Amino acid sequence: MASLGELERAVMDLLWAGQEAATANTLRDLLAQSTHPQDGTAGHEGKDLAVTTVLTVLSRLERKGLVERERGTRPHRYQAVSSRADHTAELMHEVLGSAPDREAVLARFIGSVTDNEAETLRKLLGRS
Amino acid sequence: MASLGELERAVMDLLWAGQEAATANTLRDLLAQSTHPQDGTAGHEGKDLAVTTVLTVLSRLERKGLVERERGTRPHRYQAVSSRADHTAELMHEVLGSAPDREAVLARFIGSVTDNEAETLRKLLGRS
DNA sequence: GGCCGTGTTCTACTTCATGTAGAAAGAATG
DNA sequence: CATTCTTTCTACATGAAGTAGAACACGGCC
Repeated sequence: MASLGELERAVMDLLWAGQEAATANTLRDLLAQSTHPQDGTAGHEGKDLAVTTVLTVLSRLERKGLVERERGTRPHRYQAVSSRADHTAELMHEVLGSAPDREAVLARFIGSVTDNEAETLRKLLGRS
Repeated sequence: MASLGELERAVMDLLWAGQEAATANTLRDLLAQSTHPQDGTAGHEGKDLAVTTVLTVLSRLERKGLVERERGTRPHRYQAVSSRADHTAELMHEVLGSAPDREAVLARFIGSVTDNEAETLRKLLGRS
């Protein structure tokens, strides 16, 4: 299980960005602004969604196990189950595992990694 | 762009497995048998599809750039554009690139790699 | 306690990808 | 040229994702 829709992705990005758990309303507002705030004045792009829409998406993300919510508080507060890095790494493992010839895949993978990343990897792998 | 449907996936698996380019008919037959031939007698599972179905799927895979066909020969012959390993590695890069904090992702990724794979990676990375 | 505003769940509609295939159009061959 | 094998067009079903209104729930206020 993996793929996210565009909106689902946007929501996850917000949840991953902020450290606090957020309410549907907060997220709706953030989505309204956003669009990579690199465009100063014109052409803003922020989705102006109904709260119910955000709630629906959050439910779906919860069902997918990416999000959890505190049901106790009145406006429920939502947060990502795992960090973006964790989630992404997991996805990479999933992809890697989808092929029978893992070694071969790793070879190709390493083959097209930037120098910096290669360096990072060496450090992470440490000595044998 | 990434995800494949179940049938699309099955077709790609066949194309990746066989080295020769295959025709739609061949693929249809292979799909009819398949189902990981580990079940001897009963409960075979092979999809019994119409050739047009296979052709449709092949077209879609072609559109996605995963498959190419020789249009010259009469029964067109289809083959994967890149090897499964290449394709999978590419996917991994896509996933990796989908996060802003690549280093962090790599850290988590390495963190949950099997010993064998770690060893493989060390070899692949060699010394600086 | 009844009403109201705020929040949540249900239900529903739209669009798009994918699985699936018949009908129709193209080519090779006796 | 009629038959047969291929390919392309067209089409429908299902399920995911975007989107949101209607209906229901609940904590305060009069």
